[in-house]
Amino acid sequence: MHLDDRDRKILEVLQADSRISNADLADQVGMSASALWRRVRAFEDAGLIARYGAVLDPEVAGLGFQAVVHVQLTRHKSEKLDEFVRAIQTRREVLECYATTGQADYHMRVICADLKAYNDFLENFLFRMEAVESAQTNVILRAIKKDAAILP
Amino acid sequence: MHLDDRDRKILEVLQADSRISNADLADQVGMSASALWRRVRAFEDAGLIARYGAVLDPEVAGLGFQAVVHVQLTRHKSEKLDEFVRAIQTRREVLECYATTGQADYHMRVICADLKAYNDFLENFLFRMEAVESAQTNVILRAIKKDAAILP
DNA sequence: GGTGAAATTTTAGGTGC
DNA sequence: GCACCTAAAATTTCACC
Repeated sequence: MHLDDRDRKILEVLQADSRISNADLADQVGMSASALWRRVRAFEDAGLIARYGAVLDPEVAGLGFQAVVHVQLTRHKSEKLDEFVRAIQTRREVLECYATTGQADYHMRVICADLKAYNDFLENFLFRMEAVESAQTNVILRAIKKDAAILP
Repeated sequence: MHLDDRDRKILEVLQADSRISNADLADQVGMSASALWRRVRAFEDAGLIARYGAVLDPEVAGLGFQAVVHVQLTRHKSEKLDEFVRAIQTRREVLECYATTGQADYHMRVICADLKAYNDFLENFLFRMEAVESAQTNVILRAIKKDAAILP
């Protein structure tokens, strides 16, 4: 899918504020509302825009603790790995989790109400899984950048 | 701000799909459209819903390479640190960046078109900054979970 | 790509429980 | 606090040029 400068501008604005009206966005980009709407529809049909979602403020939601966790898995049993993957996907505390190269097998970002809740997450969930060999917690002190837009 | 089960359900649905109509969401939650609308408005006013945004698919956008990068800074000069922070905030490749405890001073997730583009990011940007002592790249092989909703 | 109009949704306001 | 009703305003959506 080929994108011109207007397309990129449209996508940048929509990532920051998808509630903007077609007319206002059309003005910003310099085209008519219907032409703009057709482009946006094309992005949706192509799957470039996967969805539209509300973005919450974790602090206001009462979730004041975040950490980046490095996880090493045990080197046995693929069914234990599947169990790990499924468990991660269902745990609300895990916001993102990636299989990576390097020292850690997985990197994940975890959010909790406080340190006590995080300790509970570790003791009663993560360290109880057979697939988990070890995990290192890196507490997030400050966000330099977050929820940033993808700029194609 | 106190939240009941309905509030949590509303927030969960809106994070996954903010384009749903008030009437449909009201049906799912089991309340009238006007009552639902007042709750959503309250979330926005309280800042719990910070914004609404489009979520792009990186693959479709032609961005096929991602990595988690650990960064250590040099122990001198706070103005170099400020320069680092500002540079990170303006670089499109950096999707998120957190100051953390642990071995690395910063954890960030970076996205690029391909390995070549990532090499360019390292050579011509990250390693050129005086504040950066060292950086370890952890290539993302697979996403177990991403763009997950916050569940208050 | 633009114009215009129909269809739908949003955003209120008011009433009573 | 919620449900229900009503209606104006705004927005989305689409046929046609």
